[in-house]
Amino acid sequence: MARTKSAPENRMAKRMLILETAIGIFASKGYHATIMQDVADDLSIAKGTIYEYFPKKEDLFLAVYDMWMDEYEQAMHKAVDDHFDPVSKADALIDTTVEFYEKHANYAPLLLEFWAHALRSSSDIFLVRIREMKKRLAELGVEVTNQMQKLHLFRKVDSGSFAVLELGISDGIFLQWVLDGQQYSLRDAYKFRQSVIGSGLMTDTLRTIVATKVEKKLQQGFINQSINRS
Amino acid sequence: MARTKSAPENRMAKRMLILETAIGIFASKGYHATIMQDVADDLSIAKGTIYEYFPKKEDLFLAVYDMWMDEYEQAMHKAVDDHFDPVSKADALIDTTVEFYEKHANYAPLLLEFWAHALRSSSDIFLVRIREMKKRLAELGVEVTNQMQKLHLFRKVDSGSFAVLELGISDGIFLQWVLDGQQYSLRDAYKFRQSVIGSGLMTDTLRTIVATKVEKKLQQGFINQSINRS
Amino acid sequence: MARTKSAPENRMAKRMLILETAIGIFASKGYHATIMQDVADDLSIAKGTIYEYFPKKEDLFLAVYDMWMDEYEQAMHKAVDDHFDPVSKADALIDTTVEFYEKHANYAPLLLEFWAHALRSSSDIFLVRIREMKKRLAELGVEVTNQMQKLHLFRKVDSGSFAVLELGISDGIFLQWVLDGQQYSLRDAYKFRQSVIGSGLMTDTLRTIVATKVEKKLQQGFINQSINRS
Amino acid sequence: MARTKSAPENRMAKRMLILETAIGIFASKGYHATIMQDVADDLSIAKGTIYEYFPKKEDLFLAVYDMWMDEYEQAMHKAVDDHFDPVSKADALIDTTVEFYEKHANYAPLLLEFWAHALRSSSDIFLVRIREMKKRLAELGVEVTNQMQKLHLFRKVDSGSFAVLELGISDGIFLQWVLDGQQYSLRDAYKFRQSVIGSGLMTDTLRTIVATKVEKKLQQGFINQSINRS
DNA sequence: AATGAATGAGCTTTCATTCAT
DNA sequence: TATGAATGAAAGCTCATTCAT
Repeated sequence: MARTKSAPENRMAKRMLILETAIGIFASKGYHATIMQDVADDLSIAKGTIYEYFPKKEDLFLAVYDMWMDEYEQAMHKAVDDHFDPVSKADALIDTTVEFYEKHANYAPLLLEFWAHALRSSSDIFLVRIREMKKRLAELGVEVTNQMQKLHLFRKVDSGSFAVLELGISDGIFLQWVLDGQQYSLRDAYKFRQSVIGSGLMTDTLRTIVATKVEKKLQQGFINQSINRS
Repeated sequence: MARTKSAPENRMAKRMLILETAIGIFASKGYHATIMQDVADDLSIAKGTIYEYFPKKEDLFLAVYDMWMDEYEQAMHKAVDDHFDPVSKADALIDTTVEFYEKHANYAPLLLEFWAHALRSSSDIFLVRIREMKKRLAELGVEVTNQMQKLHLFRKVDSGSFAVLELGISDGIFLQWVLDGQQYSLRDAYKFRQSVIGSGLMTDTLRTIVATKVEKKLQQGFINQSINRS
Repeated sequence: MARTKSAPENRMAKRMLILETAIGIFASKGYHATIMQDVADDLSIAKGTIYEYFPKKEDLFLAVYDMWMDEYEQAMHKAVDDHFDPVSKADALIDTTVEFYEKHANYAPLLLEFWAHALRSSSDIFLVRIREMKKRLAELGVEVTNQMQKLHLFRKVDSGSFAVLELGISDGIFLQWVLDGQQYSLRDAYKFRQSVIGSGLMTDTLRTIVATKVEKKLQQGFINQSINRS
Repeated sequence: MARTKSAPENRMAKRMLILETAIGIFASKGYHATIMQDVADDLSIAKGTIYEYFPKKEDLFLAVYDMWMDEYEQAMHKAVDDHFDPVSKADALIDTTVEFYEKHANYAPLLLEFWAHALRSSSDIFLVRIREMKKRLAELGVEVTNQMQKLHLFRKVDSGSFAVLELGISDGIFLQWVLDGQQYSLRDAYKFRQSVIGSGLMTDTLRTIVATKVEKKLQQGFINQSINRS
């Protein structure tokens, strides 16, 4: 059944080859310190050839981001789809994230650079891409959170706000871990955070006292409110 | 009483002048897009003069980071020093952070760039600086957390891990807010997170069931453990 | 009678097709700004195919020039052949030139570029081509001028010099017209020039005074003389 | 009185130095074949230094054109100012042009290239510059022509059209001369043209016959007419 | 004959940094 | 101390041309 790859297939294969090489160089050197010649040399192809597939250096960078994030997103969707109860789903999401980041630990700084680049680039295509992915991930979070609430495992909480918070927390822990030189277990950090967020830190006494106020805050969230202000 | 400033004072004043101009340009254009001539022009001085104060562009960037982070750190310390009970201290820390970031909202992308730059720079001076500051801030967090525990407001928790987690979360929320285009209230987001972390999301039923396990996780933290591994 | 075109005929047809497309692109973009891919795209053929017909970009450019100039030259010869008396011939030559340039007004800048290119090209093939064509056109001019003189319509004049002068004038007016943005009628300009050159601008009084001197100049021309110098 | 040159004077001097070197290289190699490194090397300065004076290659090219045309224009104005009677003025204009072109014979192809470049450049600054200069030169021509007519040395002629025609003719002859490889005397060519235009080529017989018609044409010119059409 | 992927020399432009004044 | 002219390494990108299929 195996046939010679058709031209378009070859083209995509070469495109992937370039991307896979580029991600390594971008990751280890950073966007500005990576020169196109480096990528070409690593691939043993001519500089011009890269430009046949990616007209601008920035396009290559964006494609690298896309490739990477697609992998992450698909893994996250798979995590949710592969489990039935929301608790398992939540665990699976964390596992997936940890595994993904640990597997690509050396690419980690890239994410920071994508973010920095997105905020600087003259075009907002990077930002749009980031936001769209975040939106999709947040929807996953909302779904799981809602299920948790339906099963009375979670208290009433604005699931939209919570999902966004969780994404931020996830990135924040990862960021911390990278800046700290990956000196502790990323998984442990995520698990610790799960415990903190799950059961809270207050003692039962204090918890009872602030119950009403907390309840309100949780249900309000922080996203809907702000719409009223701005 | 007023005298002509001595030479060293003048020097420091000019240094500050350069820094204050530089931070604005770095913030709006980014590190790579900022050219030394821009800074000189804005100050109406010659390019060479900047080099009298900062031998390398990177030094200027680092000094900008230091100036900014010093302001933040001092505000954080003041927040703790100005209050007696740990609850007020915790609130003050959050307020300070929110106020600081909101006041300098336009400088926000800079922080990302500092981080990205730190991970890329050939010298690790940026990373060292970041880690030292994080360490000092974590100590603040440990102090407040310990007080909370002593007063039986917080459950037993590894305060070192919690402080690091909190820093990560704080950065993560900020990062999210920046990437999302600052479209919601940063303060609301921080307050929401405070509620989530404080009282947790589990219902009492679930909370009781997982009590032991959670208790253990919280007390272990994630930092000491990892020492055993690596 | 109609048969499938033989291979060579097909080849020539395709060659022409390429030329006709190329002239439009060269005309609108200029030699350097025209890239071979543009030409191929416009023809919906592959880049490599063009090279089957024109080994170098310069060859394509030269062929475009040839095609264009051949058309002009043939029209000029036809103008002379189609009329009997020299006055009509002269009128027809002007008409032909005006019609040719007006018809191809959008190609006009090309001529300038051919000239510039000819003076720059490492090979002198362009210059040779231009000079040969000018020579043939000058011969036409000489023929008509001689006839005019024979019929005593023209004074004694060195017809070689006069023909060369006329060619220069013709190009000069055209050039002026192009640089001026084609804001006046090219035909009017040519007709005006015809009147000036034909009857001269001097009043009869002045004309009489300088008669001898002028007579001499006209008969000497400027071409034969210079041979003695260089 | 002689002092050390002030900074601005030095700057202008260096600018001129660059221009004088650049014109030679542009002239011998052409715009596209001239690379900035060539110019820098000839000056024994660094490439970057040229960019301190001329931000773009095109700016350098334009400045070369300006420098050259300024010299020509000033010489032309001087020619007119230095003589009283219009006949001498006209002679002086021709002499000046011939001398200018002969003196800079090796730069000659540059003019063609300026024109070609002007018609191609994305900015119209070149074209504007050319047209402005032509306008000023045409005004000179009008002035002299009018004086000729006032003294009854010239017949009635639309002096505006005639001046524009003369400019075109002048360029055309020069162009011819350049393309012909400067093989004859440019001065002789100009003088020959002066005779042709001055006294005309028609015999007295023919001249009398077409007198009315020619008279009308000369008085109409070709520039005013065209306004009515477009 | 036609294709189009691959090539790589080559060019403009930038800008951190230096240093003579 | 301050200046700003000079430097020159560096890098992104282009595109005519080649050639295996």
